[in-house]
Amino acid sequence: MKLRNTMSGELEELVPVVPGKIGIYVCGVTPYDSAHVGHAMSLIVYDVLVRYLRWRGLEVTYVSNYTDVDDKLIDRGAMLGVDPLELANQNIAQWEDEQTRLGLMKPDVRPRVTQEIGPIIAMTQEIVDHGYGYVTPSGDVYYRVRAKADYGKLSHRNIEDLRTGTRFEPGEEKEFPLDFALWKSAKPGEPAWDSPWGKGRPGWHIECSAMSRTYLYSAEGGERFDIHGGGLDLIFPHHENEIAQAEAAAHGEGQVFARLWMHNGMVQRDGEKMSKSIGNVVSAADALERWSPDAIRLYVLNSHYRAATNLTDEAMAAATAAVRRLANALEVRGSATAASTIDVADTRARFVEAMENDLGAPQALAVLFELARTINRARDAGEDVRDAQAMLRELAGVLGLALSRDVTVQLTGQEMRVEAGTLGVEITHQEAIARLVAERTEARASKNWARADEIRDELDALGVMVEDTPQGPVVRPRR
RNA sequence: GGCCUCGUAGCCAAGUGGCAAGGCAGAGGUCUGCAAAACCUUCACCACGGGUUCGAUUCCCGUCGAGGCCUCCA
Repeated sequence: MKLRNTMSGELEELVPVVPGKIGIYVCGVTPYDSAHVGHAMSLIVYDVLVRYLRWRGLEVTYVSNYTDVDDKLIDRGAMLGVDPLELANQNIAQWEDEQTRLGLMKPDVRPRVTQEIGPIIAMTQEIVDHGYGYVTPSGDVYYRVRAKADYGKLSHRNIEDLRTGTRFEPGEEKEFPLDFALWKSAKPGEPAWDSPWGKGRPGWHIECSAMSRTYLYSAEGGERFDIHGGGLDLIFPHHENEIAQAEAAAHGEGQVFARLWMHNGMVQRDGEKMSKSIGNVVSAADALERWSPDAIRLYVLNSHYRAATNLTDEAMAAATAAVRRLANALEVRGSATAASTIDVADTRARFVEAMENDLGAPQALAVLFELARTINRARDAGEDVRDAQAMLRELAGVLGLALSRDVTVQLTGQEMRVEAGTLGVEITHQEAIARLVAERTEARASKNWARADEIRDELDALGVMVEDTPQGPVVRPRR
C-alpha cells in the first residue's frame, strides 16, 4: 500500500517496521468542548485505514489519545466554574458515545495525559539530560529548538522563517521565542503533579511523544513505529514538536519516531471554515441527529482524505440517498433462475487497487456503486446474486459502512420487514404501522386502490413509507 | 509578509499528457393498479492568460479566487 508521507511529500510504500504488524498513533481531541464533524472526519479516515489494513491481514495496534489537561481546558473550566479535569471527563464520555454511534472502532489504547504523567516526566527529563531542554527559575521546562539542526523538517520550514513575527511574551523565561513548553509550573488552583521541577503539568506536545513511545515502540521496532496521523492543522507546531521531542529523547538526529505521517484535510461548511465566530460549526451530535452514521461516513469517504471537504445540506442529502442505493442492492428479491455471471474477484481486485493507492476511498466507493448496479441488473435478469451481495457487504464493511441493519418485527400475526438502520431513524408506532400494512395488503388484494392509497397517506403521517415488492410490503422511514 | 494546498457538470467529488470515475439532482423511457425501488438512455468547452509538447484538464510561469499553517485547533 502506498501512502502520501507529509515528511517527504511523496507517495511511499507502507513497509511495516515489524513485518506483519502496523502501529498507528492518531491525535485525538483536547476535550474542552463537544466534538464536531471535523473530528469525526479525522477519525473516520483512520478508522477506515485500520479496517483496511486488518482486512489485508496485518496486525494493527491503533492508539488515539485525549489531551485531557491543557490551557484551554483550564480556561474553559474557569469560565464555566467547573473542575477542568471533570469537564474533560464529561466531554470525553460524550464523544466516546458519539464515536460508537458513528460506527468508529474503539482504538486499542486511548491514553489520557492525566494517566500518563510518569512517562511524560521521564521523557522530559531525558530531553533535558540530552541537552535539548532547559529548566527556568520558575520551574518551567522548555524545549531548545535551536539545539536540533533539522527542526522544521516535517512542516518544511526553517527556524528563520518561523521566527518572523514571533517575540517574547512578557514574563517568559525562554532562551528563544520558538522554544516551547515541555512542562509548565502550576499556578494556584490549577491541576498539578509533582515533578523534579516542582508542581506542574505537561506542555501541549509532550504527551503524544511519550504516549506513542509507551504504546507503540517495541523491542523489534526500536524507537519508531509505522504511522502517525492527524489533521493538517496539526503539522505545525504539534507534530513538528512531537518529532523534536521524541528524537531528542532518543538522542538522535536521524529520522526516528513515526515512519510515515498522514494528514487529513479540513471540513468546511458551505464553503467556509467552520468557526465559533461564524457560528457554523456542526457538532458531532448535530450531525448524528440529522444524518445517519453511514451517510456521514460515505460523505467523508467520497472525497480524498487529504482534500478539504465542503459539507452542505445538499451533499449530505446526496450521501443519504447514495447509502440507500448500496443498501437496496443488498435486498433479496425474487428467486434466482440462473447462475451468477458477476466477476466478484475482479471487483475485489479493483477495490484493493483503489485503496492501495493512498487510501483511494472515492475510487473504492465507485467500485462499490458499480457492483451495486451490476447486482441490480443481474437480479432483474434472474441471476443468483448472493455471492455478489456478500462481496458488496464485505467491501462496504471494510469502509465501515454498515448498510442496512434490517430488523424483522412480528406483529399482529404478520411478518413485516422494517428497515431502519440505513437512515438512523427509530421506527415508532410499530403496532399501528403493522396493522395498517396488513389492512392495506387486504385492500390491495380486493383491488380497493382508494383505500390502499389512503393507508399509504396514513403511514406517511406516521413517518414511514411502504414499498411493494414481490416478497410483500417493506416499510422504511420516510425520507 | 513567509511556507503549503486547491480551483473539474445544478450540487458533492475522483482522475489522467492522447476521446473526463462515482454519487445526488434533472430530462426521456421500461416495469408497476398507482407509487417506490430497479434497469436503459441522456446531462462537462476540467477558473483565466501565456508557455513546453505531435497532443495538456493533467507539466511550467503568471493572474484571479478559495483554504490550511506561521498563535489554540481534527
